[in-house]
Amino acid sequence: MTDNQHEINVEDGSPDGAQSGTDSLQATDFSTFLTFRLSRLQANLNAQAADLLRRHGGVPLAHWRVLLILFENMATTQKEIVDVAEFDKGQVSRIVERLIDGGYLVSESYNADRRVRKLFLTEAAHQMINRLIPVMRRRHQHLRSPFSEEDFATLFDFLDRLDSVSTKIEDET
Amino acid sequence: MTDNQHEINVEDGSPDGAQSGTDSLQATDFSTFLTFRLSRLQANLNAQAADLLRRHGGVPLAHWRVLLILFENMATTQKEIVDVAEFDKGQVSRIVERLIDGGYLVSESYNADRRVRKLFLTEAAHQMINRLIPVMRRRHQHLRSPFSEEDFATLFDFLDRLDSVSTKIEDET
DNA sequence: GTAATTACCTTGACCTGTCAACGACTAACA
DNA sequence: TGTTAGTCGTTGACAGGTCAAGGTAATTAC
Repeated sequence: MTDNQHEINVEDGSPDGAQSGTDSLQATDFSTFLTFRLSRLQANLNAQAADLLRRHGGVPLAHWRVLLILFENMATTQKEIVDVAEFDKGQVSRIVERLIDGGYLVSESYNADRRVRKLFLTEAAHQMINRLIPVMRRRHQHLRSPFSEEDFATLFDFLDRLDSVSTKIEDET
Repeated sequence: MTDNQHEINVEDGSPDGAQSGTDSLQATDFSTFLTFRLSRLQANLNAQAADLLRRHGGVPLAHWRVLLILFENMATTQKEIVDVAEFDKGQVSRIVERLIDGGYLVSESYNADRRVRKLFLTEAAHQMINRLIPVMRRRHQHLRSPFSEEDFATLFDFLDRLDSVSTKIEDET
């Protein structure tokens, strides 16, 4: 290619904006970049979920995830939420604050360790969650509809493998 | 701080007696939630890439992606970047601005359509990209190391399937 | 010609995610 | 006690992503 791209004065000449066909890396269709694909997919899935939650009178996606964790009894304190979901503790702190303001959570000081606040869902939260669970379950079924049982298991196996190589790289050069 | 409000004083020992997990989503190991897994994976991969770029004197990840698209001649204008990568046009506008400020891009008005700015990488950008490409290529090989050729193809097939169900859901109800 | 519409890009507002510093508290130990 | 270290949570600062309105240029319709 060597076409040094410092030319000024673009003349056009290529009719209809036809991409000046360079031979650069045709091999690199953008869709072949794994991390790009994952990034785009995740953005779309986030938008899909946030849209569903909004249309059904729910809360923002990150709040929903925190509520679900509490609902499933996977955590009862902020630290446990951070541990189980690997969320940022600062983010969790602010989300919990807003959920309390919104009437979805109450916190109680914990006698055994006064640094800790035990978190409890309110009745309003239970109602909202029970209302949304069928919606989200339908979505989940929609997401897995293109997969057979076996494929779906394979997908999670692949995710496990990707997790194993997604940590910081010690590259030292 | 005036923070104490409802002091209820939990006695330790699971106080709840509530949370009757009726309707729960199931045996909920969090790791079985597809969208959660993807979200976490993507966050880790982002951090991994951003860390590599930082350590090797590069630019932020989103900037890197824009530069790569231009480097690969997959786009020559902002609109083409938006189309090919499905980035937000506002985000691209600001990234391009900063890349120009940083000396990595120059833009030229386009004679045939003065709304359009053709974008060109500077020599500094070429140097930076050529320096980082081996690093990023090693990373990519690292990421695919847990996969055979066939597995990797299957993974992309799965990603295609997920793309097909990741659009907005028309759910009425 | 002028007006309406469309296209490319910019800008502002807002939300989320990430990082680091900090305060409050507990624990360990002299 | 007093010191030190570790843990839970809060806060500030800031980059990144998303959404919508606006500005200017080009296109189409009178």
